[in-house]
Amino acid sequence: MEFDKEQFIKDIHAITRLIPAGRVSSYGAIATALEQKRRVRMVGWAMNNCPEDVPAHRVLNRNGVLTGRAAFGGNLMVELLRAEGIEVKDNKVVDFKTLYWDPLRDMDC
DNA sequence: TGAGTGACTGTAA
DNA sequence: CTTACAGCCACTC
Repeated sequence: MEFDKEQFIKDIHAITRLIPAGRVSSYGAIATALEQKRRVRMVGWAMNNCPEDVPAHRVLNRNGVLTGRAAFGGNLMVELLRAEGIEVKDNKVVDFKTLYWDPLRDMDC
């Protein structure tokens, strides 16, 4: 069984697009949702190669830290999150636990 | 072709 | 709490 990375990336983008405004998710959550938890690094790679219609700024690491802040070019990621009502402090999302959105939750629903 | 790097995570000390 | 190591895979030089 070959692993289609393009399909994997496609799924990543699909799930990322499902993240509602004002909510955030994590790379591990997406990877887990795709049953490819060990390919979480590919999720980040996919985010770096994601189209503009993918709200990659809502994807953080499992600690709620804006690890991809640099990839957005400075505080752009923070501005985008704040524009959606998400408080960001010291590169970390405030109440990350509350704002956390689980892709499995939406898929199961 | 091989070595280095990275938008990660989990476990351990 | 921080620091360190291992596993994972694609990309770049």
